Amino acid sequence: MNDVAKIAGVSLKTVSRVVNNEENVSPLLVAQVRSAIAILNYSPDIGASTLRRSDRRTEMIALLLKDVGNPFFATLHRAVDDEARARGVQVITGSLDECSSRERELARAITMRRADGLIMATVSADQSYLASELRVDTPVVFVDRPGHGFPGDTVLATNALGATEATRHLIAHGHRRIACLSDHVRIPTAQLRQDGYLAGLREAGVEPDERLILADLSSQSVAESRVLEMFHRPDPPTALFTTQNAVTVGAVRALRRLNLHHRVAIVGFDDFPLADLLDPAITVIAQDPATMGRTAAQALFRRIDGDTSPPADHWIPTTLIRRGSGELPPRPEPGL
Amino acid sequence: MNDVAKIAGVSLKTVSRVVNNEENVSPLLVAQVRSAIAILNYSPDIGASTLRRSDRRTEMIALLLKDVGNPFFATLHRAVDDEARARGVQVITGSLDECSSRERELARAITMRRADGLIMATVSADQSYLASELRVDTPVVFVDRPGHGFPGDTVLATNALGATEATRHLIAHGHRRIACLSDHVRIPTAQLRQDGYLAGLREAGVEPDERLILADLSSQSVAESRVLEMFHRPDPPTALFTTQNAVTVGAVRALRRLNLHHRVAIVGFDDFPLADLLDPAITVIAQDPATMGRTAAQALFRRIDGDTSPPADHWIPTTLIRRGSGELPPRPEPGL
DNA sequence: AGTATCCCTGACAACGTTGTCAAGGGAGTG
DNA sequence: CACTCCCTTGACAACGTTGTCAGGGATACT
Repeated sequence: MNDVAKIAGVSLKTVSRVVNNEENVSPLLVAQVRSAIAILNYSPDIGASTLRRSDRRTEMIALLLKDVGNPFFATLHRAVDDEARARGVQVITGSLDECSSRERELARAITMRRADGLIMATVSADQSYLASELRVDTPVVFVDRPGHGFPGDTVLATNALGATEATRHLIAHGHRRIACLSDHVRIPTAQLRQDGYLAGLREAGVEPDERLILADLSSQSVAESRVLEMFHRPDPPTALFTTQNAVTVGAVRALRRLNLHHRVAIVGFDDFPLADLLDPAITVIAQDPATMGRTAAQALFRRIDGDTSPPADHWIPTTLIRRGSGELPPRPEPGL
Repeated sequence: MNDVAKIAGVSLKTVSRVVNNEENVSPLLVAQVRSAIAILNYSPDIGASTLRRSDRRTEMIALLLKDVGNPFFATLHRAVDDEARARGVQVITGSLDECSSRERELARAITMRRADGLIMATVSADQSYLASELRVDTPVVFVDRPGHGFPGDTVLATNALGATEATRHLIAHGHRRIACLSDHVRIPTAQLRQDGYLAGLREAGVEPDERLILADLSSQSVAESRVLEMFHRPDPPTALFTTQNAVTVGAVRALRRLNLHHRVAIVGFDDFPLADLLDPAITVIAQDPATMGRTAAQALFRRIDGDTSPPADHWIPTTLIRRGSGELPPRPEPGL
């Protein structure tokens, strides 16, 4: 910028004015500065600018998710990206897996980078550390999973309601022995969906059966093998409710291997590509990750713009999509 | 940092030394400074640090992709993320769609942020603008798609070879009328895969038929409808080679609607989740996006660390995965 | 004509940090 | 004891930018 000023024959400050499109600079000088900028290939340094500016905006926000490679979160990320681009803001991403130390570690990194705001899908049980870790006035929006111990807007799918709807749907098709297959129940979404399932059973006066409730299905393959086991025990379920994508696919694989995929009903939480091309096509409670991402980003930017109203909860509705697998009637078990 | 120095009763510089874990600071002062840091919840400002440091590292790299929400690129992103985290580097992402103005726009934004390096899947035909846009010595790695007019390491799948292998595979199963279905051929990967297909035909002495080569299938639904059309014309193909994920799925949908999915063979370029659960399961030329991302990140960090050897090309091999759809024999067309 | 007002411009300090350099003090050497 | 060397510490400038303020010239008003 110094060089630009020299070449253009003006002061540093005037270059700054031109770069920032301030008013009240004579057109002549603007032209001189612009041509000097072109000659030197000058590019302003946002970092230095941020340092000196009074609002201290970095024009960066952070997005911390379980895994940026996971389709659900990748779609959510894309929606955040679009909102950010519209404002000329860059997005820093980070994958937490299910590792709470990484959550803290990345929160620290974000703080050191002075991001303007943070959108996160929490992994650890408590976010009160943010109070000391984060700069004051850095807004936080929790997405997909709620935050605890730190205030922030929250964007959640209607997890419990959706799960209840799935259960109700299976009950309406005559099922009574409905299994519930979850990931680790310390993950809030998994817990809520299991709660919704129990509420659905209760509503219909069906007594839950502990043996039909499997948790800690942390991957497709674990889900597959545990479902296989379940069907080798007496009195297996006539329908499955799976609380997550990977679990759904694992269960579908198991049913195929048992050749039960046309005899045992299944409803999965969260839609996935090609669910409609399977045989039978898979009935799901679809979430709307794009809307979740968009809503979270919009909420964050409102806060960044100075909105100080109390933290709000945004509920993004889920949708039951009937495709076949969830409409299979219960059938007497033919034995294996 | 000033406040920390005051509370600890030491100079600014000593605080800086403690924060950066420099040697030759007395343990006593280290303890005082650390406690002052704890009291004040002090967090160093990377931006200011970057500004003053002699190496000017921001510890940020940029990753520009077609779409961070697309499963292929999301997986690639995740691999880059992992490599970056291992070095304590943050990743800034951006989605380009197929819009070349956005490519330039984001390249500018990256420059203003002084990222240490750039990994990009190009969208426009020419990257010579980077010479003036980018800071000198900012390394660039091209991934999935080659760069033109600007030097940089390149990480590409064996697009042509993979496509030839797919074509060869179909020919080995008796097919002669093999259609090639592509996205826009101005996308380098699409063009290369089409070239590979033509090479495969040539190898076997099969004359290409213009009517069997469809391009500009820019989405699943476009692909689906164009395939439907193709099968309503005389002398349709007995096998399909699709050069991209979305096109593959669109073609599968079309074959289903025509009830030809067990009569017409199909091999797709790029694997996708659940390809093995469809009926028939889909034979693909699998790419390895995780390896591509890892390789690109490693190459970038080597450059950032000062490697100045000439730009290298990294070829990430593709793999033919036989699942059924690619092994169907040609059948006489029963008429529609 | 005198004065108030506005527009334009530049000098200077400051943002939070680190590189450079010099100085003080203790230990080791001849 | 004098000397050198190394360890420890701090003063100061600088990184690239913008906020603040003041000054000069032109215009508009009394």
